[in-house]
Amino acid sequence: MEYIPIAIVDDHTLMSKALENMIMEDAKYKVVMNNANGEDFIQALSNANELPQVVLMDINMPYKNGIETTQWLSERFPEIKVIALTMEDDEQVIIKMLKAGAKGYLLKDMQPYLFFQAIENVINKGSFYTDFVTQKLLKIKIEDMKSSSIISELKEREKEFIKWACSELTYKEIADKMCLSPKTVDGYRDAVFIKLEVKSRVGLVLFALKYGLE
Amino acid sequence: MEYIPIAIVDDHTLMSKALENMIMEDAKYKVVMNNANGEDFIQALSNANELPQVVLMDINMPYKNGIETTQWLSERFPEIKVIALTMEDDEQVIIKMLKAGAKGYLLKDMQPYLFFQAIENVINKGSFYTDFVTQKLLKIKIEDMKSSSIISELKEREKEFIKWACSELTYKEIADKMCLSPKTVDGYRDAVFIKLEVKSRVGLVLFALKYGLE
DNA sequence: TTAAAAAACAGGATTTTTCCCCTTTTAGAA
DNA sequence: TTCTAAAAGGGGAAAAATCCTGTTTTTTAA
Repeated sequence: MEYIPIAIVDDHTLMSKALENMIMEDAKYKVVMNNANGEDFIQALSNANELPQVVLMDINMPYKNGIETTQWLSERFPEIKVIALTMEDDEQVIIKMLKAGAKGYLLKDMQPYLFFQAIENVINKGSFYTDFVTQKLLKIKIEDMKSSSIISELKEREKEFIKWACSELTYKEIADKMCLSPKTVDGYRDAVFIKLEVKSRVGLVLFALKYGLE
Repeated sequence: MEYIPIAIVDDHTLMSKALENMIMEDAKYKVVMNNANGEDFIQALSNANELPQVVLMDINMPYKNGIETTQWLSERFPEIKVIALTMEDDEQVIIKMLKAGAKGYLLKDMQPYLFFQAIENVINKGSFYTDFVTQKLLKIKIEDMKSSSIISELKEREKEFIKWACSELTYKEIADKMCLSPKTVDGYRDAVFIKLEVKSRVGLVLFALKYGLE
């Protein structure tokens, strides 16, 4: 193969066009596909006469986001390597993207030389992880482990109760909404208070909003 | 002048380099400066032998962000037009940026042809506002006007009470913290409930967190 | 089928919150 | 100085929340 075929999936049209131009400057690479979202990309892939070897995938996109698209791609075209290329530096998002099958995770503020290095590494070694990603993953381990373990031990019905608790409804009204006796709701509250280590409904709401449980 | 000198200020190095390449393809434009943050840009500007006519300014940057940098630039070099080029679509941020003196506001997902049109408009007509920005500003007028007027009628002591209410402290404990009688705190609560149009402390906390009062 | 676990429910007491309507004190303007 | 508005404080009661200690029902697994 005389060049490496690359696909770009990014709804930031201006950026993706500019990126395509930059890549095309090096004859070693060729942008064979450039789509604005996962939906378009998947559609275009079935009609493509040349499959990309590497896909540069944004995460926040309309119709089909980067995580879903990567998941789809990993199942059907495992030989195509996905590199996440995004501004998203949220730990949870990074994890989801890597779980979906991304072989690399690049932030858009990186140096261009590192960018080409990433493409080479993904092709030759199978993956490319920057120190940044490593740091982030480490951070999750030491910082968010507690809260995520707390959240994971919540039962479905308890999570539902938490959502209702993040409102101006009284417990009696919440019981109605959940089709339960007020006393059962009392029980949920007691259990959730203990699990989340809070002392009042306000503490519960504060926790829920901090960790997106609302 | 045989070309339009342009400056790029963006910490997303990969993107800004790619953007620079794209702009350079048209001999009508020339990227004379490319800096990763406001601090660097201001520094470089004082040593520059050619001033840019248009500055493409990102907002979220380390050291000196786009809003501060635009403010600085508007005061000292009012002839240099700033176009915000960012992913930030938060209403408040748009307002701040326009207040700081930006003549245009572009999102990075725009079409390239519109991008060049924006540069031309800013130079020839002085400004360029997309429908998007207009929509957003309109939205603020009709949606956020209420909440901001609500917030503005809160007294200092009431705002302080709200901060304390966003905790697991009881009102008695809050009274201690604020060096007031519990009954006075009762009064603050009643007043705040009416102003914020909430029915319970949970509603108060929800409002405070939504509008950053906590 | 049966024992164990989880979910639902309950009585009752205390504390906290919420909601009235009211008085005193303080600060600032006329 | 005096009037007035704002801030601070209060009594009392109803509603809601919290915290116990239980029981009954349903699910699950052996």
